[in-house]
Amino acid sequence: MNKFNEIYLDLEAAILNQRYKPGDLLPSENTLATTYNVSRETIRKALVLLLESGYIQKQQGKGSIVLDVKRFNFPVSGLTSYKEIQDTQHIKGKTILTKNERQLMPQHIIQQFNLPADTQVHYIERQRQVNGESVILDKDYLLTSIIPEMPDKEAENSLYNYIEHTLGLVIGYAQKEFTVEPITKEDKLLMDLQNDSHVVVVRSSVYLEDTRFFQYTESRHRLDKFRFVDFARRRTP
Amino acid sequence: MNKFNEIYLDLEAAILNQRYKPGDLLPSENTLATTYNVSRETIRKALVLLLESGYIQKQQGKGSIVLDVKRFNFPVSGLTSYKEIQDTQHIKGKTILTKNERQLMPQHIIQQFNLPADTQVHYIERQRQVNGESVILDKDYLLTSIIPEMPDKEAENSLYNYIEHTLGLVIGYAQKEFTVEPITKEDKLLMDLQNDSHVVVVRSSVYLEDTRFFQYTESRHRLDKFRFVDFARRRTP
DNA sequence: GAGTGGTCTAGACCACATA
DNA sequence: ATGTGGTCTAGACCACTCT
Repeated sequence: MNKFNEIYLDLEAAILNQRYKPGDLLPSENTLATTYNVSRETIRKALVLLLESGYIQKQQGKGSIVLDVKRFNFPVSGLTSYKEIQDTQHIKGKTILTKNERQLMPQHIIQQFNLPADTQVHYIERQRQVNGESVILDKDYLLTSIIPEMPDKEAENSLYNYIEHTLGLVIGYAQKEFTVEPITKEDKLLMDLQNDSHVVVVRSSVYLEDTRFFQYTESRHRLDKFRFVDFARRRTP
Repeated sequence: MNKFNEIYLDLEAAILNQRYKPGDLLPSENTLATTYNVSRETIRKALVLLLESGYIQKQQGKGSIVLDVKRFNFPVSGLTSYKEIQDTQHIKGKTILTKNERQLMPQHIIQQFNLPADTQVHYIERQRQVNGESVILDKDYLLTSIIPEMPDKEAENSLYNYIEHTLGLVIGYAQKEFTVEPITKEDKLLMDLQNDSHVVVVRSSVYLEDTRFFQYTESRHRLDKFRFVDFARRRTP
């Protein structure tokens, strides 16, 4: 592991353990450099990670101020799977695999990404239940050219765990789009919608680290169960 | 301006102008270092900015690959004001200032942020119109202790322009929360809702660079006009 | 003036991809 | 073997804050 990553994790733990409390200043970069026995630039790389995660705010001439991270509860932003969020948030839910079959990629996605017309995918459909209610419906399209097999067990457990650990692929980045759309007959069938007329739709295109497109996902959320939290830094436009 | 920022803007322009096309490799870091006459670490800082903005993907041993920046997928993520989005997207809209008055910060926000009970704010309420329809309702609470005056003209134009350029304050970061909630009587009054029962609510807490809290915003969007796009990189949880 | 973070350098060694 | 990006260093100078 990198030095700066180690230091980042160490400082993160110290902040989460309240060894550094909100409003406190971290030790100066020079101090940290000597205590960790690394150069100052390495410390600065660790601090950038803390900065991006919203743990600290830096001020020239002053120091690195610890922010109140408790308020930033749900880091649902970024590229994290449902299973992973569930684990880190200690939500107990249930996933029901309703479909796992090979088919051709739907036409509109073919066009959007300029894929060959005969692109084959694993189509995976899953209901996410919380307190016995189906509140999320996930539809995943995974290229069979990159992911040859998709066992039911893995689809039910964690897709990303299977892709990264079993297959050894490295996930790189994704583009996500959030909209609110009228419900379909399928939603009505597969989700426990009360009298809702709409659902939140999150569409993601996911790429490997080598820039190969490999997954398209449509995640449909019941309105009252949808919440998205983001930490943003100002960058003058 | 920094060297690495200049280089970032230069490379960004080159990508947007298609001098480097999607799939192309950027010149190597060493090449860039010599052509820009800077050290390699400086080039690397510029590349980090391109990376975070989703312009490139780096691969060890290979190079920096230019990604397909779908221009219409404008990044509404981050910390950018409505006016700024409007400008960069060339949307022609109209803002109607419906309220601009001093009052006390509402009780629930006082509690949430541990503010003094008598915290005074400018309460600003604005309708955002597109094609003559009120589709967004913005409610802003700005601490008078930090922003003493709030002229109507500035409130109607751009809050952030006024805060940053006229007052010389530096905006730092924000926490945002997206939910979908039932409409209120006020929504019904101030927005052109057809038969909608819900609106998207974006609540933001905005802080200055020196970590002072100065703004709370509630932005209410008509469902069919809401769209949020995000670029995310994988960070193993 | 002393201490802080912000930028930048020139060089080193490593891990990885490609030929 | 060569070239690529990834990490790390030791030092320098600058801009800023605070006393």
